[in-house]
Amino acid sequence: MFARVNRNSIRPTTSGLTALSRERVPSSEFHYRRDTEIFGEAEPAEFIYQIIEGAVRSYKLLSDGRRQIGAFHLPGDIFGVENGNVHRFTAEAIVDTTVRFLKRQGVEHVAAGDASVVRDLLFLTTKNLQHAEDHMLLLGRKTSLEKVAAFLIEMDRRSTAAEVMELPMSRRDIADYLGLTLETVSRAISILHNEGILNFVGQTQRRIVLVNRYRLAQVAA
Amino acid sequence: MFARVNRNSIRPTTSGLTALSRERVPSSEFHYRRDTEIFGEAEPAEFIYQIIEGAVRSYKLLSDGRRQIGAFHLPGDIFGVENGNVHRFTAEAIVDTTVRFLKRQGVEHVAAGDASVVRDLLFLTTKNLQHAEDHMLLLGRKTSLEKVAAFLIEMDRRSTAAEVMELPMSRRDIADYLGLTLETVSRAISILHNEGILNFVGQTQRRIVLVNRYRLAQVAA
DNA sequence: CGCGGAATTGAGGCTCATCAAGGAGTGTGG
DNA sequence: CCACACTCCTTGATGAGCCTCAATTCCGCG
Repeated sequence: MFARVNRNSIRPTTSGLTALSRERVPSSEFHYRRDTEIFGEAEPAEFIYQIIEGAVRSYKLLSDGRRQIGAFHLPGDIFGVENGNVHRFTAEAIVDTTVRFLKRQGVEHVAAGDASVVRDLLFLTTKNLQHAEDHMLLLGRKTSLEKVAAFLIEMDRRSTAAEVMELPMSRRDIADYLGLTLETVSRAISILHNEGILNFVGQTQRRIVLVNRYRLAQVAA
Repeated sequence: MFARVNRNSIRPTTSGLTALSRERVPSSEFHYRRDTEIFGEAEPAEFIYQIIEGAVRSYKLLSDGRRQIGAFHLPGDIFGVENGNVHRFTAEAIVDTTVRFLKRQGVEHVAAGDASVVRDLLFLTTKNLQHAEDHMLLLGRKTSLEKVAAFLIEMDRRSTAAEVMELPMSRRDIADYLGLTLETVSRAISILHNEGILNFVGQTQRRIVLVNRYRLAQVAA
């Protein structure tokens, strides 16, 4: 979930933060080291965030530690938008990450102000909802191979570099996004590799080239 | 997803359709027989619906027929609210159902009008998003028994009758909501029954009394 | 009263999780 | 510059949980 507004935007708006930022004090930037928390679930939501550089995961935990990542946020993405006054996810930097953040007032206050702000919030929330709806179908009804294929397609669509796809997140993060274990994710990627659908670039397993997007889409079903 | 606004409402608004209905032509009622489609996925979204009586499922399908139900809608619930101009789910009456529906104009048109309409839409969308986020955690990370327990708790919370809970949907519907098969749902309910956590009322398997809500909540984890 | 869909229950199989070992890349200190 | 440690990923063996297939019972409904 959480929309990426400055690319592939359905709406002709340039940034999605236009009205939001007009409304507020000058935004500040901040840097988070990898694996540090940006905000925690149930914490008061004071800011709205936009990623300048890096990557963020937002997730929920069960009491015994099981984790479900609801979304990955990439450069340009806005996250931390809440309607109530508390965050519904924990957000962590996956790698060293720079974010711009804007102080938000209470929704009641915002709603009383510029109507375009509310429209921006509605737009963002709808994008997030749409992503969550698609992800429910994936989590509830797709096989492990379909899940991994769908994940790669999503990351490919969202990545700026046309050729090589650089995954900032670990296999464990991917697994917790797809409702799998890291071993199953690894096996699925190996299958796609052996099938000639993707290739690794260099020595790392995080730089991937999609050799055959058509067959990948077929696998994703 | 899809909020129930006239009960357990966080917001002091009475109905949630106040501003929306003020804005429009007088609403009409319509009746749907059980198992008939109210609207289909990707169809143009012309109306907003509120259930007077009955129950509705909204779902997505994969090409091979696998189904994921995203939400059940009960009396009072509003559904079919879209930001874009097409529905993202198929909606079907689970039992004979009466709905009130309001013609909606394009969002652009609405947004240009009363700001409170946009605020109502934002509120509804946020409720739906919140439900979807919780449901992702359930689908991705909970066991079958935890899923079924969580489902019963949700239905208990939403049901009007204090004592006996009447489930309008079949085991298959429940299964497709929880990402399971109907047999697994049936087995989980049997376990809860044998554990003395719930009881059946009368001859049917759809009328359930929760005998021990505390232990049920523990099972849901 | 009898038919047909719905639910339960059982047996067996498959997918994915768990447990475990080893390799490859990266960073640190000598 | 190399050895060592640590993390991350892969791969294999095994097993558990859920699915599939099937039979039976139960209920609602004509």
